[in-house]
Amino acid sequence: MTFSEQLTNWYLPNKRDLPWRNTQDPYKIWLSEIILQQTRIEQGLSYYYTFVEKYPTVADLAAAELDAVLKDWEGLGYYSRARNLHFTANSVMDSLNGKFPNSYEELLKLKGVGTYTAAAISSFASKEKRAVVDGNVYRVLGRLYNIEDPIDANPGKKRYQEIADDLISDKYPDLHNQAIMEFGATHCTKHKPKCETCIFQKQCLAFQKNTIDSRPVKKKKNKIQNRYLNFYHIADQNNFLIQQRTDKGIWFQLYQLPLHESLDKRGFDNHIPNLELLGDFEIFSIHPDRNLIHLLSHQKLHIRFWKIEVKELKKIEQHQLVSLADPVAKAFPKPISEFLQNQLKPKLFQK
DNA sequence: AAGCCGGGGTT
DNA sequence: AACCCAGGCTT
Repeated sequence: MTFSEQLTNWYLPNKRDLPWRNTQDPYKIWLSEIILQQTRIEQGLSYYYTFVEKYPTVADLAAAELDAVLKDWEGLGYYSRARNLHFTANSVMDSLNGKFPNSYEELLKLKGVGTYTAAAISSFASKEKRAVVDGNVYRVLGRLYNIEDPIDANPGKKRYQEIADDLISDKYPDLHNQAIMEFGATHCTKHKPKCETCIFQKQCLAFQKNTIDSRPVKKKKNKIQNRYLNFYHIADQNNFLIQQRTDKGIWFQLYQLPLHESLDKRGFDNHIPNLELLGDFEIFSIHPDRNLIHLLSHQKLHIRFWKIEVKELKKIEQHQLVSLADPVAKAFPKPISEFLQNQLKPKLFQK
């Protein structure tokens, strides 16, 4: 029995029932794959339901405003995925007559679709023989073959892809791809893999050599940068101010409260808002509200919110007025949306 | 090749 | 605190 046959024999009785496994519509499979990039299935599931419900076809997605798509993506992270999603929906409408591609080569041309996603969609939607290599596959193959090449360097990536290409089934590439990822996600897990009951135990080189916990190999460690952000909640009795982020970097094109970024911890500790930069408001009060630390994969954000009450708010350049009663019309980064949600709650229930 | 891009879960 | 998650893009 081939490896692929063993694998799919394990998969069929052990697979989870996931909604994107019950369709061959390349558009819906594409939605699921973009949502699930670097994202756990449990986290992405509700977003998938939202998107197939609100945008059942690629035409619906293309017709939506980018701001609306970003709003539906709010909280999921890696927001370039949402921008590329919207861009690609429009390019499919304009250049492909609204017919979503299902071949590897055509999919690879789409913005936001790389080798993994093109292999996944083409195998699931049209049974093209293209082997997926994602985090699960790196782990499963890294252990089976006890591979020492790092997965984050080109030689290793090439070798893993070659092995995956060699193992995939001719007749059931779709099942094979689903199976190897499911096996990595639920059986050959990073922590406490179920080696005792593993069907591949006898052929697993890492199990024989006792290197399970150090496979796959990765060389890079990410360092994190400290940043110090002051957000101003500037409000009169009815409205407050927001602005759109236009600088390249984190949270591009999302909305936020007016921001002053301190250069270092000392500047942050000594910072006091200077509203002259924003306009001539009659100020009733300024005081610091809450402090928090928000962790990104590569940055540690030290955040202080300031509450600033003014007599009468005016619209100023590069900013928008938003009703205090309805603060969530735009997409905000997680810490901002959380702060705004808190503002809505009655003070009785605040800590 | 290396760095950038989120938020959340697990150990 | 470190690592990872159905990765891809930019430099």
